[in-house]
Amino acid sequence: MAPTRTSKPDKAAIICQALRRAIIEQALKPGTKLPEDALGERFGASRTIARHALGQLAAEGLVELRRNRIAVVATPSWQEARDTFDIRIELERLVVRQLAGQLDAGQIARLRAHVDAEEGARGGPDTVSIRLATEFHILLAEMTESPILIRYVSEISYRCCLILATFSRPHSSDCAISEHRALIDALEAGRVDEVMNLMHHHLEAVADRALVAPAKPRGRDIMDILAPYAEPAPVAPAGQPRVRAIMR
Amino acid sequence: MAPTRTSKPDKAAIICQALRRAIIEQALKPGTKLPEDALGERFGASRTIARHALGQLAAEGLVELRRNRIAVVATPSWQEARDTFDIRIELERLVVRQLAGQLDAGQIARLRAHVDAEEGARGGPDTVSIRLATEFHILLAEMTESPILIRYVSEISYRCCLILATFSRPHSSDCAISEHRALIDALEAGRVDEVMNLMHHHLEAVADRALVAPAKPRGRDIMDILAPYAEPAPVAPAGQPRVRAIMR
DNA sequence: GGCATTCTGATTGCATGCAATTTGAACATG
DNA sequence: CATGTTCAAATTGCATGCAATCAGAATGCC
Repeated sequence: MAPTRTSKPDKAAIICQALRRAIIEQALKPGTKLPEDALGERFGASRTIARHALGQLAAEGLVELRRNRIAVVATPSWQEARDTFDIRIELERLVVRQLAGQLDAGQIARLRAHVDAEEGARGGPDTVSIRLATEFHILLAEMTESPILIRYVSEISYRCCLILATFSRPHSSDCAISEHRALIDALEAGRVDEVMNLMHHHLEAVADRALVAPAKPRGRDIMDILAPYAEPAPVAPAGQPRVRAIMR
Repeated sequence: MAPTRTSKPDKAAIICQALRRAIIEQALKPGTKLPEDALGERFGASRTIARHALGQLAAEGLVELRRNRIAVVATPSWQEARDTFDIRIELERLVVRQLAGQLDAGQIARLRAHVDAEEGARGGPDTVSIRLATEFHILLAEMTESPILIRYVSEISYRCCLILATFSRPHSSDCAISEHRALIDALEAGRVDEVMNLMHHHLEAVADRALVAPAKPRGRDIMDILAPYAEPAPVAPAGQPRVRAIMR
């Protein structure tokens, strides 16, 4: 009778969820190896399942998968980071465009409650603040009830989490909280243009606060450091890195 | 020695590619069942591989996957279709923003050649025209050399193919060709604002030409027709379908 | 010491097998 | 005839096994 009892959720989905959280909370740092055996054993599942989960995570861009090689947590390049934020800005502008003036009292309350939770976590570790801030944005996306928007915003937000974890110095996410509050106010008031601009500048600010250009290219991988030297040897003054990051 | 010989590409990847093409060319229509056994056998692979491929395609939104049920080619709803195009517009505006004035002669030539190919296919079946037009946009995205942009634009473009296949009446994609040419010209001239606007209106036009609102809700699935009646019974005047599709 | 080579354990790619679930058709019932 | 029930075939969920490949330590050579 009661089909309310949703069939037990995929084992693979559980592993995905766990890995996602671990990655965005930086428990698993970029580059960390993720062997299928180990994962399966850890979650009481077989390699087949772990493999499937890794495939999904790879499709989300959270892990890198190369044939015959152990999967690793993705290590976004700095340029990818910038591009990712550019995309995120446009996606989230769409979100607030749809939501402005359309939220009922309950939804507004839920948003405010979430921001309060963010405030409550201010003392704690950075990774938790980052996760909560990210979840605020996902919460917004979910209110559009647009499956595609929800999927894309969630995915790219998680990716941004990974990016922040990778590149940001110990930063204060305090400002984010007040910016979130401003967003809610503008949403409630239904001022479309204002809320789109607020979102735009909020995300730009997050990116700028966190994404310090790596002067010394972030130790980790030797090949990355050597990459520029693999080029045939630039003729023009070496600095100009192929335009990108347009107007800003 | 010569590692040029790239290690043989995943069997799963091959199946993915094949299914993608079949779906976007409407050889596999929305709703078509995709049993793991049959797929595996058809491609000389085991069920495990077929399953993996289906998982990837599901992550791309081309197939729908429900637990313990046969996978089917995705059937986008009309609302999803609209949302998808909204997202696509913003993504592709980013693409041309990055490319305007940055393409070398060879790249411009390649683009023009592609449009010529589109023109050459004008007499043929709609599905081929649609595929070629889609590939033009993906070609553009690839020129950004931004992995994330490439992935997102490719994915959403394929989805739009599926959508067009689902909703469009027998339409003439002739106008698309001249619009593509205009895009190339503006890109070459490096007029950023103009090319962004061109892309915006081009995609809007594609959507409008193809996405006729389904007055009679497209026969197919009875449950879809009944869906609105499952709501607890609206208090406000029943028509207003939750805003969406803002300014247009 | 520096550098190429060999070899072995670790790890993935894939197929197969079994239990659980769904599908839908035959059958029973009012 | 419409509706509910039963049951077998079809199909998925998952684990396991084997061959192919990789990683990196040990080895040999200069």
